[in-house]
Amino acid sequence: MAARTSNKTSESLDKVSVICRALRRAIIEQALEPGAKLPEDSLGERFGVSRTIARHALGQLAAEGLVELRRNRIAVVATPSWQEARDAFDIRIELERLVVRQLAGKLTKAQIAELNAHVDAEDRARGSTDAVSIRLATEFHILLAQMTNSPILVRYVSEVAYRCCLTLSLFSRPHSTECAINEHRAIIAALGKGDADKVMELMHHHLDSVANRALVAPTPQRGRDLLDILAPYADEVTSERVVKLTKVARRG
Amino acid sequence: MAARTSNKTSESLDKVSVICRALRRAIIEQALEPGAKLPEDSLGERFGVSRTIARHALGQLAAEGLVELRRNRIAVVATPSWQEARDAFDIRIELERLVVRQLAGKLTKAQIAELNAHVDAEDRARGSTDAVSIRLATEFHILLAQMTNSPILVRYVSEVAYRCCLTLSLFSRPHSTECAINEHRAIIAALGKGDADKVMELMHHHLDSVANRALVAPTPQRGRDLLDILAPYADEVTSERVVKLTKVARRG
DNA sequence: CGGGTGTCAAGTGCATGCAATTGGAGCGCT
DNA sequence: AGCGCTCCAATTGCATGCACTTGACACCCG
Repeated sequence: MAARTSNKTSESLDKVSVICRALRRAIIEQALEPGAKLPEDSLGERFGVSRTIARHALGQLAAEGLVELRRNRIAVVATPSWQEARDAFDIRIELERLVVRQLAGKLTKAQIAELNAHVDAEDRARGSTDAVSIRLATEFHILLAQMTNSPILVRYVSEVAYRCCLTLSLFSRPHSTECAINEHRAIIAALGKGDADKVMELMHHHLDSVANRALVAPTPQRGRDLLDILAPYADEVTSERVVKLTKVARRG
Repeated sequence: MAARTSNKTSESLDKVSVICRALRRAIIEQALEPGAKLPEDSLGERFGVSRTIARHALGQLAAEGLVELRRNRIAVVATPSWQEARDAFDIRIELERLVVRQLAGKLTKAQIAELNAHVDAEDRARGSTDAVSIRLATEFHILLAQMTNSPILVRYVSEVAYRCCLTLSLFSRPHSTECAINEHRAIIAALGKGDADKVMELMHHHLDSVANRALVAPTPQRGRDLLDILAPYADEVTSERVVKLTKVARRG
């Protein structure tokens, strides 16, 4: 239009949601621990955007319960209490029972293959860090939810699963993923057979046992540099400004 | 501190959430119909804030699913499809079964009195408009959720209930509230007796029947003036700027 | 030496300004 | 008339600037 149409701005993938995704991942992978401070301008610097955008992203994450926003104070990664964690799991159990009830016997071959492929990935990642395993396990559940084709259900399952993920990072012990993988396989099998009650029972037990393992004390370790922590996550943001600013940063 | 501490800004009750509340109410009372446009600056004018704030509020409401945000386009009130409405009710049923399961037999006398008082209010409002009845009925369910003392559960029940409210406004017929009030009373009674299974069944049936009534055709009526529609809702915003701007507005 | 107090930098809350995008009105061409 | 084009007003996307709040440190006084 008018004079010229710059093809530079055509990326358009909404900076806010990009930052949300990055932060979400950093949080559930425990790169950002519960209680970690998230000052708007540090975020803005790291991701190459203004405070306005960083602020907006924090608002979204707060709505999801991953971030705590206190008026006139620096935002922090949410630190769910034990009770809140338990509540989240209770809700999650109900939601995911609904998911598998809707899915039982209705999956295509391709979908079952996709699920199996994901569990294979979980298997392969068994050598990786705890946080990565937890993230993959969480993504399995989200993948299931997506197959319901119910955007609302996907949203709620994702949110509550991320929340649970957050608390798992806090409380759980290393070996917890081991058996979960088998349980994932069992769920897939039961879904294929179409026995709704059976798969609901499996899912219930699966989540309940994961939750029950989360009864150990937390392991605090605060205080790393925000800019360092976020470095790998900022790479995903495709903008020359990031690079430029990354050099300057370092004023923590 | 320093020179002076202006006591003017001490109100501090977070403009964003005030606007969210106002818009939420306007939406679920059908003052703003699904599809209604919500331009940032009109909102800002009406509520006496800048676009920044209005925008942020829209973001929150979008996260709740009440508003649809399209890139570079005017935001609109969400228009849930019939399928989405059904999905929302399915989720809601599970969540509220959880609520009453947790509550059965554990309510204090005072809480039961509070619930009864609310239903009395619903009774009294039977003469009012449909939208008001629907809102009150919805608030009954939210009140229940709040009694679980689980902030997460409150949030999800509220959200999904508002969503359902939105679709009810779209699809439902006048008489639908009549019997719902009796069902509310029955639920309170069963909660008092402490029979968890019974009250879960009651709640399930209650929500299911409400949902099943929502099968009639929508009644479109678009096109009123945003500034007029919002007038009664803007009154809640305590700021002299609102008054000033209200006179100027009118540039639709 | 301890507790109140002044000062200040870091950070948030919000408004405003500017560039880019969009939808549509007007206009010409067929 | 119908179709496409250009241009413009309305509106969003985003950065920046300024006022206010908060927490911390140094300072002073008892």
